[in-house]
Amino acid sequence: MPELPEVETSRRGILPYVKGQVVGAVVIRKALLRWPIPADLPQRLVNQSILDVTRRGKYLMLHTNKGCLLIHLGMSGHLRILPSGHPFQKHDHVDILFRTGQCLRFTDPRRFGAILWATDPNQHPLLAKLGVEPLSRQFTADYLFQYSRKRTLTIKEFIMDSHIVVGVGNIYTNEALFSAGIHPQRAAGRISLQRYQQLVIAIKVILKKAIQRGGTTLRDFQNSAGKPGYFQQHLQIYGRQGLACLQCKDILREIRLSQRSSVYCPTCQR
DNA sequence: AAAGACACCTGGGAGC
DNA sequence: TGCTCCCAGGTGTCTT
Repeated sequence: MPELPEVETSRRGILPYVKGQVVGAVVIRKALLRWPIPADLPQRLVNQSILDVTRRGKYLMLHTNKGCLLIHLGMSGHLRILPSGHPFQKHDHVDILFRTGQCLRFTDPRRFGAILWATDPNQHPLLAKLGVEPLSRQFTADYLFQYSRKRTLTIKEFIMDSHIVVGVGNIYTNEALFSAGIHPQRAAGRISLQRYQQLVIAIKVILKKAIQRGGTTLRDFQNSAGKPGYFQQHLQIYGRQGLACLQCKDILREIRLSQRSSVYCPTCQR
C-alpha cells in the first residue's frame, strides 16, 4: 500500500492517539520482519513518552527522549489504533501498549516492513542517504536536472530511486509522468530543464491531492475518521493498461521497468 | 560510480 | 476443487 501519501495518512491518523502517550508494554509476536526487530526494543520503549510522530520518506518516526522508533510499512504494512486486549490475527506482529489502555498495532502480511530503533535518526544508515522530500523546497527541477546529467537509466527508475527523491513509488511515478507528458523509458539524462519543471510540479500536485484524499487504498484507522483512501478514483493511468487514454483515447500500453509495471500513453507521453 | 539481478514474504487471482 | 504460476503500493545488497 504505502507510498508517501499513505505513510503521511498513517502518520496523521495515529498522531492524536500516540503523541504524549507513555508506553506501558511492547508485545512482539513475530520479530522477523525485513530485519529482525531488536530484542531490546521493549526495554528501550517502556516508560518512554512519545513526544511526536514525524515522517522521513516512507519511514515513520516515533520520538522519545532516548531515541526514535522507526517504522516502515513495506508493501503491505499498516497501523491501527485499538483498545488493548483486542484479539490479534495472523499478521498482527507488534503491539505498542500505552498506559491509557490503547494500543498501536502493526500488521504486515508480507513482512517487508521494518521496526527498528535509532538513537540518533540522522545518523541511522537507512535514513542518512535518503534523497530530498518531494514536498520540500529542495525538490526542484534544477535539482533533478543537475542530478540526472549523464545518467542513462530511465526517468521512471530515476524518480523511484529513494536516494534521489523519497516517497514517490510506482503508482505516483506512473501518474506524474503521464501528467507531465514524459515517456517512462526516456533516459533521465536526456530530459530538459523545462520538462523537469513540469515533472516536479506534477509530482507535488499529485502527492498533495493524494494526501488530501487519504491515500490510494490504505485502510483507515479504527479510531480516526473510519474512511479508506479515495485517491484510486482519481488515477489517470495506473492499472489502466489496454484502456483508452483519458486525454486522447489512444490505447494505454504497459511495459516493465525494473520488474515494475509501467503504464503510459504512446501519444501523450514522449 | 552505476547498472542489473536478486533477495526477502504472503495472498489473491487467472488458467488449467 | 486444487494445483501452478504470476502479480502486488518497497528497497537493500551483491555482482558485474
